[in-house]
Amino acid sequence: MVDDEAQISRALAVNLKARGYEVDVAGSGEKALDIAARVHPDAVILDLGLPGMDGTDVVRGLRGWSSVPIIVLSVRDSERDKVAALDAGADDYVTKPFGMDELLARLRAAVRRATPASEEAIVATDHFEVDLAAKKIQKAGEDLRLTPTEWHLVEVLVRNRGKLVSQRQLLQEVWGPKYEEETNYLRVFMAQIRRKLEPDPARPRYFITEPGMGYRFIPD
Amino acid sequence: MVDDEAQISRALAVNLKARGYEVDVAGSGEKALDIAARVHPDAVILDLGLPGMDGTDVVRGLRGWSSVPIIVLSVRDSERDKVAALDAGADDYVTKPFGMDELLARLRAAVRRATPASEEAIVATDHFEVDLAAKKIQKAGEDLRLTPTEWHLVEVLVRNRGKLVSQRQLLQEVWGPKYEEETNYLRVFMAQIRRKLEPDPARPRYFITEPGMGYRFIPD
DNA sequence: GGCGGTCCTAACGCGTTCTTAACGCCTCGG
DNA sequence: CCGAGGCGTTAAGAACGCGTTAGGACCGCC
Repeated sequence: MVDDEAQISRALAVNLKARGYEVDVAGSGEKALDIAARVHPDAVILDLGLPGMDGTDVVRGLRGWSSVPIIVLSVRDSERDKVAALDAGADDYVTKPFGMDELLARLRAAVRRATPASEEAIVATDHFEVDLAAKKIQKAGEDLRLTPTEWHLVEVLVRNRGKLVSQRQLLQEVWGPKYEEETNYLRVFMAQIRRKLEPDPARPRYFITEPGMGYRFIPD
Repeated sequence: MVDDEAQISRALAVNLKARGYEVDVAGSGEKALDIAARVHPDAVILDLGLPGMDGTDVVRGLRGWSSVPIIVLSVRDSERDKVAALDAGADDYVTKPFGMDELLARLRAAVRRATPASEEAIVATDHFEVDLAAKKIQKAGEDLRLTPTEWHLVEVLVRNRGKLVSQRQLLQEVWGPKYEEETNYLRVFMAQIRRKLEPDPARPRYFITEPGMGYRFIPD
């Protein structure tokens, strides 16, 4: 949730939490982009009346790397504003004042839409098994623990199985937009991941390096 | 479009067609379900003020087999109605009267969302297969590795398949604006690419040189 | 306050990739 | 018939990227 007015965000946050949502609140656009890059929210509720950064720029900033549903809140009811926000990439535009039930319904609609019905949650290879939904990995029948960063990296690669994921994208998704140059991190963590998952870490079979480009997860 | 009032539907339909949309108009819910099943629309605009069948039932009827984006129009502004429609599976709810520009923006947002970003991007020839999305090349059933620069060059040519791509453009896209004169690079890398992909590298069949101008990729 | 776990950082050696230059061939125009 | 320019080919050195390792910073927990 992105809002600088403590009152509204407080009320909304309480309401959302009561319904079982986890809520992070950002007080500015910059903060919002920062947090979003770290926690990967399932949806974003964005108040346009922010000081500093323009609301539509926040939308564009998010859309640069994420397709997370964005619901825009605003006191401004003009068509111009609505069209601008929606065309910038927002999913919905709600004018204040609004009813809580309506917002919640629109949130449900947005989240529902964003969740593709058919997503294979379990990916198995001959040597291990990744459960994306449960965030668990099994190897040789045993549960295997990954650190949060390791898991995040594995998750991105497995979600894009078969596809080459660029270094930029990995860094951006796992560490945030400011870390796009830190290819060092990738090397360190890929080594750890391979040590835990690959049958022969020195000669990777599943987590393949494409020199100069990125990494690729290949199931059997 | 589902609407029984000829006036509104007429105005909307004209507007949509003027913007290049193809429009089918259904005057009742039953008709709407019927037409939708036949033509598989890219989006549905549904007026709730229909005689006969209830609007939310139309939504449910569509959702039974389709995930087409549904935008609901209604004169009723109560939260109850909005929540009901959205929870039935509608994607958006617009209260009449509304601005045409807003509706069009919401329509664009809905359609954009429904179109998965990842389109199948595989270009195949008799001798190899280029997957632009996964950044992968298969030749004789085997995965083939290209270096970053090689791949970049192939990518530009394949994206412009059939078309002549000038040396300037290739150099600029792959090496940057400062390298527009370095036609040497092109010769070196085209040779490498041909060695990896062409059935007879000395007599190129897919990556054709247009002397003095540039190169061209020709699929079968 | 100590401890375990996690992440960041820097440095090294190695293999790959890019750059650069040179040479011969072909085509085309004079 | 000759010369020039463009192209393909090759090879070698330079530059870069990768995997690996280890030490130190940071954080939450006991």
